[in-house]
Amino acid sequence: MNQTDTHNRLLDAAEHLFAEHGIAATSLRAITSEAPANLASIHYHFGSREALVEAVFARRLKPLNRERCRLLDLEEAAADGPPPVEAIVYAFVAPALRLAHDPDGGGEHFMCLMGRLYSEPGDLAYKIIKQFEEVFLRFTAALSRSLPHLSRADLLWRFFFMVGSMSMPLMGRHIIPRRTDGLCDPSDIENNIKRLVAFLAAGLRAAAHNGDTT
Amino acid sequence: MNQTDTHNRLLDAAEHLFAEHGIAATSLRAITSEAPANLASIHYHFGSREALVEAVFARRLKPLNRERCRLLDLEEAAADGPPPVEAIVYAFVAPALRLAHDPDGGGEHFMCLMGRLYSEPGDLAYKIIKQFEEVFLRFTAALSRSLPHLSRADLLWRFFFMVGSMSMPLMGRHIIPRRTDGLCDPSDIENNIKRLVAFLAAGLRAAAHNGDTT
DNA sequence: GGTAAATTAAAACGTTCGTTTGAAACATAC
DNA sequence: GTATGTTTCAAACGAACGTTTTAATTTACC
Repeated sequence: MNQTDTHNRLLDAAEHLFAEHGIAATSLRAITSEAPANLASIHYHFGSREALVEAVFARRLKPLNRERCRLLDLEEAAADGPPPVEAIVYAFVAPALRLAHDPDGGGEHFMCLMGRLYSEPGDLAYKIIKQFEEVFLRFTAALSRSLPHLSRADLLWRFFFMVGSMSMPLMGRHIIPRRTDGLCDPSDIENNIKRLVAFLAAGLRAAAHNGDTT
Repeated sequence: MNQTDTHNRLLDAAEHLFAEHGIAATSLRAITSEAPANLASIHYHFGSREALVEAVFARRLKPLNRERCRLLDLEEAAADGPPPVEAIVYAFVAPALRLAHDPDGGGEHFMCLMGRLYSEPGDLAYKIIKQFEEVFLRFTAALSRSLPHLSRADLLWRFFFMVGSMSMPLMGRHIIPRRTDGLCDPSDIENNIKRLVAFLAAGLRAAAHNGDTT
């Protein structure tokens, strides 16, 4: 086994166990048992438990967000005016859902872990979420150009609604299929992408709530 | 201090700390320090740590879901045909967002904790989520009547998208306001309800994805 | 093949965890 | 006031935690 072998086995095991049981509930001993590796190897390769957690996220987030930006680049280069909302939504959700079940990308468990992120202790979550800075700025700007009638607060909230909707097919390989007798299948990636695009594009385009819709 | 006093102080402290740091990351000693109460009082009043966790959820979920069903009852009694999608969405999200910041209801921290629930270890999450059985059945049925053109899978996914969107203004008193320089304010309840209703009603009503919207 | 560096291994560190115990303090009824 | 049942308290249990240390082993290079 070469140098990076144990390194990656630790990342894989940590990713899997974090997604399955949560970050806080996963011990270093559980990780080194699954890897398998020696208990001290985590501190040798990463320095601390916290550094391992950050490494697990960093490994996947950079390619994911690069792909999102690449798709958005394509759309913005193709059209004259701003790209249609559907294309923006697609560029945002498709890379995430594909990574979630791409065995080569290895992200089977990662996106489930991402779904958990927003609920982990504040410091970690905020540190990780900072890695979305560029994606956040680019996609809110693109949406703003395509939906100029929305106020800034409305636009930002709708962006977060999009994140929340997207997280559902990412999280629940346990919960959602069980609640629906398997009718909702998170691994049905391409159909779920289309479902999200149809749903979110319509929601994003909706008239602002000032029209008193209650 | 009478019998139920320590009992409720423990629930309040646990609710607060679970929401702030996550369930797994909160120790009984942290709870009894904040309550304040003796360490052993948790086992005296609840029997175990796990039973305390369930009690924290049970205390809030029953009134919340009863209110949701009450609002849905009103809508279904008022109209001739199925109620409009906006009314169904409103009955679902308004009680949750209101509870989230109602100091009397005490649920200030609870809904933030609910946002975390989907990402807690599988067994607990599934046990708690079972308490939504009635709400799940009633609201999916109501949506199905108002949106008869949707396939069952599409309808269920859109229901989950709604849950995901709703969880965003519930979670992040830390994350979302910081990312938006305070422009998005989770405590701006009534406006956020209107934002959710406008966004979700349009998304739910969208044409099914079979129309190839990519 | 021998030397130095990189990696793995085993054992132990002090801390904190959930839980249990048994006695003290309190309330309530006779 | 004494007895009874309920609630609180301080202390301790073994187990598991993250981390560190020290030695053994493997790898890379001359």
